[in-house]
Amino acid sequence: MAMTEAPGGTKGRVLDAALASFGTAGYDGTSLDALAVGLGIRKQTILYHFVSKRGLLNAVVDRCAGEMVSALEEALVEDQPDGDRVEAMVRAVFRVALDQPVLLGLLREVSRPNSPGAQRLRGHLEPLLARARVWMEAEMAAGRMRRTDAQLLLLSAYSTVVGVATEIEVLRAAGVGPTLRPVVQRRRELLRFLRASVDPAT
Amino acid sequence: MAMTEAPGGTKGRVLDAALASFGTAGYDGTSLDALAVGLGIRKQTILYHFVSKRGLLNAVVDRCAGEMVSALEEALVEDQPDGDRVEAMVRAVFRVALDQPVLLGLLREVSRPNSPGAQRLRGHLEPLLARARVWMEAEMAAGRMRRTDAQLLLLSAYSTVVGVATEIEVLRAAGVGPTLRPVVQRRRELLRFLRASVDPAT
DNA sequence: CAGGCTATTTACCAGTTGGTAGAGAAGCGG
DNA sequence: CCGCTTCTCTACCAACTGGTAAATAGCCTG
Repeated sequence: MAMTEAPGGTKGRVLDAALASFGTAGYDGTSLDALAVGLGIRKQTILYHFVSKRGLLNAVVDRCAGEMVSALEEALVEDQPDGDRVEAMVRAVFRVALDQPVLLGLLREVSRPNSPGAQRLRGHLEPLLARARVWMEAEMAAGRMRRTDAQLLLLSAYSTVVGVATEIEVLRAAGVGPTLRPVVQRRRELLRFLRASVDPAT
Repeated sequence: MAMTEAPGGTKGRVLDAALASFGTAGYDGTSLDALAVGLGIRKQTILYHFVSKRGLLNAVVDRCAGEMVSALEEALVEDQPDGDRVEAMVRAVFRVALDQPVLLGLLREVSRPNSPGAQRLRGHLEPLLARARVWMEAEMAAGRMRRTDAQLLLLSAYSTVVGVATEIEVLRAAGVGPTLRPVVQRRRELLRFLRASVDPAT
């Protein structure tokens, strides 16, 4: 009977490699053959576990979106009474970006409009966004947040955060070194931005 | 003798179509055959004008980078004595983003690390960046700008601006409507951000 | 009209793509 | 030992990939 697959099993290894390849080379730039060779297996083994290339992408997106969402939810649950939830979320995203930068690569790849998997990603993130929207509107009503279009601000924050986090990869590629300093500085400035966007005093 | 090719000629039409395809489907997601069919010509005609697919990408990048750079330089030349140059540049980028959104798509595609054409794009933008860096350091020395790593801030601003501009496409895809309002609002918030990043008082 | 140049075509190709069909192999309960 | 399931393999394939070679048509100049 189905033995639920050890995490280090073939299926898991394929998922890891696919994540890395999709994130760096893109979906079209990834070939099942190359993936298989890199893993020392045959392409047909991949197609056995995931029915098609598209299925593989879906599985990768599902796993990553799951990790992302639970990381965010975890950051939200430790609700410091009024401690900046925004900051907690940003920190969570940056932690993910540092721990597994490939994930950000996939996020970038998959968040391109009309990209395969974009819709699926949205499906995963939608409930989270809805919750955030509700929360923000409450904050606005309570005067703790500047009145503005909630959905627009969220999208804006999302794209900024992802952009910033993605940039880590760019920096690394540009040889700016894997130092932590720029990242921290960047995060500080981003938080400043988000606060400014949100501050009712402004 | 070389008649310098009318702008509406085959070569130009190929460039337009290639820009659109590279920007939306990506480099790997674009096939010369499909491109040719879309134009009602044969693939080999494309390969006649641009030696290879890579050559086509280079040509597209060259043209777009040229447009981008001259748009930015134009924005810089009208130097209102102390009128915010930053604002002028942001406005220029947004104008481009609105006039020809496909261009932003390409920029996004090509600014992925390890992407073909990334290096070429950097080559085009480098001198502009160098000038900006020098200017910023002068501003900092004069106390008109908060002291910070100029290169880092520039990269940050670049990725943010592009991210925001790209988002226009995302919004359009999400069906948020082609209204101008969100874009304007977005630009306003972006400017606020950049000012906050730069303000020496903070 | 001949000759050369540019532009576009037809014909073709080798390599790669994602995907199908089916054969072993390994483990396990009866 | 048998049959069942899960997994991985070998063997293929049709479609498409970017690219080469060569033929053809139009146009200008001499």
